[in-house]
Amino acid sequence: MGMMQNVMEILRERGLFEDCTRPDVEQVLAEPGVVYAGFDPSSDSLQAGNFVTIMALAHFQRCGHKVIALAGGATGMIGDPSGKSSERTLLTREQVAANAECIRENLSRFLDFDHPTAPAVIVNNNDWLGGFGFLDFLRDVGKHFRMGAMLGRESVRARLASESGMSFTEFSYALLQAYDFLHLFDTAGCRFQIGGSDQWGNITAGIDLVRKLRGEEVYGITIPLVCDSAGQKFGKSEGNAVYLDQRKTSPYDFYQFFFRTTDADATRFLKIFTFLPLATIAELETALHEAPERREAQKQLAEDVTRAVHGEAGLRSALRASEVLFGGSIEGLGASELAGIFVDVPSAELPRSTVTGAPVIDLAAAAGLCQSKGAARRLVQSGGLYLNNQRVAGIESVVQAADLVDGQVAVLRSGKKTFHLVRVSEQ
RNA sequence: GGCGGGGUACUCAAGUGGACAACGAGGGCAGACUGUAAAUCUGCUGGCUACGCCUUCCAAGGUUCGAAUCCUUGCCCCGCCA
Repeated sequence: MGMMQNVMEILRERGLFEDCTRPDVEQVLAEPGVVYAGFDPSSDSLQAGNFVTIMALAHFQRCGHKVIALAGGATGMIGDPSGKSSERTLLTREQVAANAECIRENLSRFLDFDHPTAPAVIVNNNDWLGGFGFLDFLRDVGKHFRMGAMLGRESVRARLASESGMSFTEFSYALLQAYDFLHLFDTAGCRFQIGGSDQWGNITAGIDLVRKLRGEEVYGITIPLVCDSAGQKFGKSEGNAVYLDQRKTSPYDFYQFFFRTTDADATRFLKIFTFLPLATIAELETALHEAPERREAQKQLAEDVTRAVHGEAGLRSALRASEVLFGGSIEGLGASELAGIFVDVPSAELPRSTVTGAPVIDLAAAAGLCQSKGAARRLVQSGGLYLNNQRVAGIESVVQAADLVDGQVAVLRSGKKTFHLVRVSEQ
């Protein structure tokens, strides 16, 4: 146990460390401790970006620390203004409750609850904040916050200077998260909070509160906000967020997202999103330099992350779908092979009468590949629509019976990597 | 509560009576080049029964041959003052 590598060292060498509130965290973390990270229920599924924090928690756990994942069922009622340039609209109570439940369910799949010495715990801050009366909160918690400090906080200053300003509701947010830290310190002995770099202000608010009320020193560690090499916030694919819930992002789409990582980001992402030893990552980096077209690093990245998030079965279906679609000629495929990847790839089932003899443009729109017939028309005109891997020649093209593989399936493609399957139903 | 400014497409942002489905930029999509990479160049970026028609500029009314543009009311936002 004593020989175990310090978690801080691991975070640093893997690019998961941004900053910490006190330089002595490392010594303190030489002994097993309790650490927590919060997850915002603003959506009904965690997103790829949240996986960075989950990985950090996992590293703590591997180093023998107890981890607590917090679903923000109460804080989600208010909305964290950190990093947001404008006021957000409130979610309804029902939405927050439902989202928090989804987040809780997501988290339960990524953490180790069977760890011999440090099993993970999931909590929901609605359990202790939900019934906190307003007057009590103002007296017991609010009294310990000074206006000067609150107004000086970066996220507050930025918002006050902006067009949209800031409501009292969002301004108060930090107090809630600060109280979370206090509560977890009291009830679980939690002395460490980790979060994205935008959480600095919320974390320090909690540290100050614990120091004031308990006279104890607790710590904060921030993780860099992961961006791609183009400086864009990580986690968007074709304009949509990449979710960790397979009902929102299929294992195939999830795998493809990581598979398409640009060369410049590949090794950095391997360090962040996988547990591969640094030596192995260095080898992959070399391979990437010598034969970039083989995409070994991206392949390894996509495989590992997909396995971690969707399990072995999810990875297998993602690989199978990828092989079928990108593996070579679709001409040689049978309907059964295509049918096998139906659930993974965006697809639609349409009656035969609306397929055979219909303009290909209509099919592309009906299948959901294109937003409208007009969009499909423009796609054909720019030469980007394919039916069974054959470029659609003109907007007049019509779907022939012979275009259906085994009379049942058609493969639509936009550009070189966006596929939609169409299955014909009788009647 | 008073005074002033403002709400335009995914975002920012022009337009202040007809030439506006609405300049420009970013983003996005596609083509060429490639390696399901990057960079670069080019085209597209409201809908349709499509050389025409329809629905859009916070909402609802109104003025006008004609409105994103003018008037009225309402809703929301920002700033200053109280």
